[in-house]
Amino acid sequence: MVSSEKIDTTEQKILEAAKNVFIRKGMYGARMQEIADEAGINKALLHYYFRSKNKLFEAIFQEIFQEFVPKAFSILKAQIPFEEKIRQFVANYIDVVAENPFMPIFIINEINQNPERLAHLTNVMSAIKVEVASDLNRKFETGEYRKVDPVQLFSSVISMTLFPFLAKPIIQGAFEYSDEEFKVFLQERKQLIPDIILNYLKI
Amino acid sequence: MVSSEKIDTTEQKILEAAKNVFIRKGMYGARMQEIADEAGINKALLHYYFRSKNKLFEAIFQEIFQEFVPKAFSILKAQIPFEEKIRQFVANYIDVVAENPFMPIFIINEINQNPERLAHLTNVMSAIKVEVASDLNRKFETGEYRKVDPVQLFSSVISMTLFPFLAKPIIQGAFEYSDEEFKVFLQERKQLIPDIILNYLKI
DNA sequence: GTCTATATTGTGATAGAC
DNA sequence: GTCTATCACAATATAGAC
Repeated sequence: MVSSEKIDTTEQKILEAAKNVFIRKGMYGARMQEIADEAGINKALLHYYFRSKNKLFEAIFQEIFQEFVPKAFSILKAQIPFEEKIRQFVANYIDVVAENPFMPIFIINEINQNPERLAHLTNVMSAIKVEVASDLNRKFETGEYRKVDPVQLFSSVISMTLFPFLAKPIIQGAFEYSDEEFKVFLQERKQLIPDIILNYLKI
Repeated sequence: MVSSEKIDTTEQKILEAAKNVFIRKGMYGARMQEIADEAGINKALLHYYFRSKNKLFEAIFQEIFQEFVPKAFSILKAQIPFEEKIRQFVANYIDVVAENPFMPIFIINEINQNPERLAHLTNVMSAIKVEVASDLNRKFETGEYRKVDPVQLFSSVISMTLFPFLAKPIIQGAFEYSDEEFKVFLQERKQLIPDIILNYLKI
């Protein structure tokens, strides 16, 4: 219990509340009043700690990137067999996002509206590209895998993993899945996505 | 030139402008002033033709669904071999969305914010599920394909096809793709996605 | 630091002349 | 039908007491 030391300082309460509201509603949809309510304070205090809504938002966005992105991508750097890496990455990614289901649409929206925010991400991503590329190249040289563009492959894995979260209401609505059935649907993908990808790579 | 008859009526100009602005900014982010500017008129006229912002938005949303969704999904009903169907679907979908790149994120956002809007979509989607399911079942019974959940499969195809549009700035930023390189990236997926999927299905 | 009260600005919507 | 001017309200931001 050492980790959550002093999470009850006002600034922390604001950051926590703002994170929830911004992720649910986005920069445009979020209201300072709602953030204040969720933090159990009033609007004036928000401006006392962070000069403006925009400043608060940028602080949140930074925090999310430093916390969420590494958590989702860390496994790719592990020293384990490539197939295991893919399986663990997908399974871990699904679990992490399942706990933060609004995160993907939030990140995609805010980056689409303001691509400069990407600055935080490029280093992480290009490191991943190098990592995946070298893994794939090793396997190609031993004749195990076919030659494949690492970016195309990585994009395909991410697509299949993340998209169902973005389209959750569409999938649930269109195929009449209950919340429980949708959870099962997600869990099944931990097996299916690596199967699809590895099946394509081999030979 | 018969098709574009009377596209210059004020109502048409409003609808066109509103479509552009709403798709770019979403219901929350869009401003009536911006729509008026883009239509070359003033705000008052917007309210004359459509009582409120919300009414205008719903009109746009309907129009988009009746135009865009069928255009993207029509091929799945064609009487052609399943493999050809997948290839054409992906290629067609990529082309259609490439011409309307903000459409997916718009639809996903608005449905996430108001799932009732899905009403327009469920019929189309469940028809597709039946179609894909019967195709897959035929192939399974002849021993050509493995047994597979049609929803999982369909979701995977859609994911790999649509997600790159949603993540365009991320992909471009992370992998330093120019606009031209990103176009090539998308075109390559017309081949890759069906290859991945069909490779998994066979045996 | 935290509050209440108020200023300021932005935005959807309406009134009324033409 | 189209415009200018204005209203009404919501939301961000600030002033000032405690």
